[in-house]
Amino acid sequence: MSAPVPEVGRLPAAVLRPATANVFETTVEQLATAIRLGVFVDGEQLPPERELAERLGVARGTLRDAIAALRDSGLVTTRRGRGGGTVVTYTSPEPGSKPTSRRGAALADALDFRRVVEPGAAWLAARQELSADQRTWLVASADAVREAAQDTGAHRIADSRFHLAVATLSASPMLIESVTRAQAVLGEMLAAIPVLPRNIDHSCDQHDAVVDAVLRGDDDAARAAMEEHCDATSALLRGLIG
Amino acid sequence: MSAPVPEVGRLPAAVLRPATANVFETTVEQLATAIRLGVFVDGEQLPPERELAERLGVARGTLRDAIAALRDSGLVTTRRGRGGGTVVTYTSPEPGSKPTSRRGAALADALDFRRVVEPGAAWLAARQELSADQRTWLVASADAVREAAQDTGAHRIADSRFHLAVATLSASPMLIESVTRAQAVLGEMLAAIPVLPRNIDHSCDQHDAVVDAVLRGDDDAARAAMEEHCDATSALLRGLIG
DNA sequence: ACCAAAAGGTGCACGAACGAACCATTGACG
DNA sequence: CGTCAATGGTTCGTTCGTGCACCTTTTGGT
Repeated sequence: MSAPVPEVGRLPAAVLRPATANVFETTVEQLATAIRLGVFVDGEQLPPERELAERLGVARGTLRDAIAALRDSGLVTTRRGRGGGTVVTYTSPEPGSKPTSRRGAALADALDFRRVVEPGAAWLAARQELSADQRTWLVASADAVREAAQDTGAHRIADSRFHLAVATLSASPMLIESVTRAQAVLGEMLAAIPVLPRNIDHSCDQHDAVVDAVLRGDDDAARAAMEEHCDATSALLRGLIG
Repeated sequence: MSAPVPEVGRLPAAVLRPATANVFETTVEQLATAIRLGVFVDGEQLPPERELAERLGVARGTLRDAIAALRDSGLVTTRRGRGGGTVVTYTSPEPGSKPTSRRGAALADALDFRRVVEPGAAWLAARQELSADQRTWLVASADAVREAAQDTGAHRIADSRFHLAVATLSASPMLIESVTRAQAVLGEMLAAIPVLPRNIDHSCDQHDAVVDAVLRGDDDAARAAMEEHCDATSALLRGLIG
């Protein structure tokens, strides 16, 4: 291999990734993301501590610390005793009301990443044999976004739930994780900057196009529809990143 | 939201992911992956411990433990003193000589995931303003694969280096990580099952098509070429997963 | 009203991971 | 040959994370 000198350090620099969070921080982030994306909605109860700790693969003490942090952030409340547990109290903030700590480069990267993994998930979802229940769920998820059009916060939650639903139907754990990550950053961006209301009607049509293609099993159409949808959001947000 | 009952547990089950590795294990895996994929090739020296620990975001003690594990696996040797360090001794194993511990479902998922993220990375790479050095590097990476055609082990390394090069040129950390993960699993699969030699000539042409499209800045062509390439490998491997 | 079960709350011992300091080896250079 | 710097090797005290056992609170059911 007669590669020029600059190549020597390229792959290591690109591939080696620093760990940036410990177990506690990772647990907080995973739960906070799940709550902010509507995996658990306002008023909904998280699984019991023992179950949740096992599911997340962490010690119960660590999970308790994480839940305490969520409590401090106002995302949940807890009550002890039978019938008690951890209940979500989070509602999506008004756009523009929460600054994000992420840098512009990371935001742009997440938009690029999203542009790849969300259409990919839609493409794969369209190739799955979907049950009647799954089909019903997908349609209901899209309907829920439309129904929440008048309430900015609820709309945000319903929107991310819709995207997660598409990803879930891909039945690919790796893609679900990727879409979740992309949605988490998107949620941060949208909370940090105002959303133009006129985009909402158009995005419901784009959702419907995705749903239609997935239900028809047309993978290329599903991907194209989701690409169009991501591009529309992306164009809106890139102008604001700088 | 009038969703049916099954929907209540769908998102949490899909989105909540258990932690499966501790810091030591993660470090071992990251280094082993980098070595197995050719980020550091046989005879090449890893960065000094102190630097590597900082780059990976772990304590030096943990890194030393990880390097000891790599030593035990025969991937590296170490020498103390000035001019010393950790040197890679890994060469790609003969196909079919190393069983994989991953399950069929995880393998299939990785193939699906790869089918999404590698074309996506090629698409994004084609949209980048590439320097002359980067272009030279990309071409050299593809050439290296062709030159290694007679040596199965070296070919495997050159092939994964080519794919990582494409991902690196996407300039998207999130996509680079995703492609790395996909390549890691692919490498395991290929090490576990024999490769039919007749596929090699064809894949170099597919590489060239990717390179050509990326250099021309044709994002759709880059993506299509990489899709075709991934599909060819995938078809070969899926028949063997079961 | 009482009991049992669900669920959060607490404490403890141990191992993992951390950061810092120091030691030993090795080789380049004057 | 001696010195110094690079690099791996070792030790130590602290914090984090773990698994386990036990306690307290609360409520549903009898």
